Amino acid sequence: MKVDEIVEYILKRIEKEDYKKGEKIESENQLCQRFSVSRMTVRKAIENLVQRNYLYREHGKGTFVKDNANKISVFLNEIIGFNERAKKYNLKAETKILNSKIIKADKNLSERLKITKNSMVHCIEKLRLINSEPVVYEISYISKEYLSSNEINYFSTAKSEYISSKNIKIKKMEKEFIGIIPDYRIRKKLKMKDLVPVFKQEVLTFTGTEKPFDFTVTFYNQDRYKFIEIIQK
Amino acid sequence: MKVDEIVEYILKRIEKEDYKKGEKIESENQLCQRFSVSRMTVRKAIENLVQRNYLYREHGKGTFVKDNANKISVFLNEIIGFNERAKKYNLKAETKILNSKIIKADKNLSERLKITKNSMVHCIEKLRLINSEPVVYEISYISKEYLSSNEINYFSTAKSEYISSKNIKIKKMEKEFIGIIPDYRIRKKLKMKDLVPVFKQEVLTFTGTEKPFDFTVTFYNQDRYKFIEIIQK
DNA sequence: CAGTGGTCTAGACCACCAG
DNA sequence: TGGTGGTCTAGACCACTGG
Repeated sequence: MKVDEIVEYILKRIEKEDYKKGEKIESENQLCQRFSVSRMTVRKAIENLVQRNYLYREHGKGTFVKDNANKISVFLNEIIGFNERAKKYNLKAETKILNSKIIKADKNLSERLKITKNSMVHCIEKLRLINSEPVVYEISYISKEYLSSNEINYFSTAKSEYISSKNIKIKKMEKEFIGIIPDYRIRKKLKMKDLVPVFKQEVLTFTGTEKPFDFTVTFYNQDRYKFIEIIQK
Repeated sequence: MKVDEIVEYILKRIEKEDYKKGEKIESENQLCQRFSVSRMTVRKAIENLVQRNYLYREHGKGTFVKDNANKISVFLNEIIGFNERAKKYNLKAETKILNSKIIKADKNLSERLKITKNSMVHCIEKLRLINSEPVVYEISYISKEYLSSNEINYFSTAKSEYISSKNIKIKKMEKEFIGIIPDYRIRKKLKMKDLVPVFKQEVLTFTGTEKPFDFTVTFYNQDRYKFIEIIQK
């Protein structure tokens, strides 16, 4: 296929550092001429490499080689130490509460939290930023029976602190991992332009009973960051 | 944008179960007529929804609604219990060694394993199948100093058993998660047709020393399976 | 065979960016 | 202003599927 030829050609030039990291590659029209193909064919090849994180485009400027070598590590299990670790890298970390409301559990949510349908659930939307760039978008659900309305602020801003202050013991966690191409809403929150995959995590936290304590869905923008979990045994 | 209109239209019809799960949607030409657009525009909309796992296409047949509701759970931390659990679901699980060879560590690998460049490393490629469908593709690297050539078979087929038989204690694991759109080679191993994201995991296992015991890269085909980790505290 | 999706063409007009 | 990428058109030919 012509598209694949062009993809391979660009990949080889990146590998040979013929196209250098961060630098501009040939324009679409130049590639059209080189391969004697139409622009749509070239664009499909570039689209492929954008999605695979080898290239990025800037309207009016050109297409550039992406540098994935220097992604900054974000440690998933150091929620408390997040700020300190950020300082080590000279980064500014902040968490923004986008929304905090009480909703009625729909079918899916009631099954997840093992509660009856339409029962009241806190829904907290957060954005975690590093150097003012949105990196993590998170939605937490916790049944109203576990959290009164005047505690919501404490819980939202310092979840792990809240848990230890209440002497709640986490017994089990169920994590589900998936790579997805996010829809427009999530792309907007994470300021993503292209149809590039993000890493999604769904976590159910159990404190002993059969009913989960909370359910959290997290989307990680992999553009400039990598997400690492350290397990000590 | 016209493409987005068509995307939204199809999504709404799926949501309303107007297009039912597993069933065929309108053909590309019908959609062209409905929206008075060219076929390339319709195809771009469908492409979007294929990548986001809402639709799949079959050449000569049509475009169908994907059912993601009944994905089968695969438990990541139950490597040993994998076969038993598979039985519970009436599934046949098997592991196939695709390749086992000794290579010289390149720059990246030597940095990962904290060994000198060009030192010898076992490289084991595995495919895990469920009901004869490839689901997990894995490449393990372990320095030759940790594993002699006559042990390689034992290690490859039953890693966790090998580790406990040798009385090796795992002290730490470093896991990196990422969602990617795989290249042709990996798509081929996992029998994937479309540019759909997979979930990728990189794991460094430490047995106490600074040097990692092994480095494993795993690709998970999310098409019909979901991948879950259970953490007991 | 007719209908489907898979690939590709040779244009067009637009918005954006730099000089 | 000229060059870049972003969107879209109205065709074309092909390979695959089912009846």
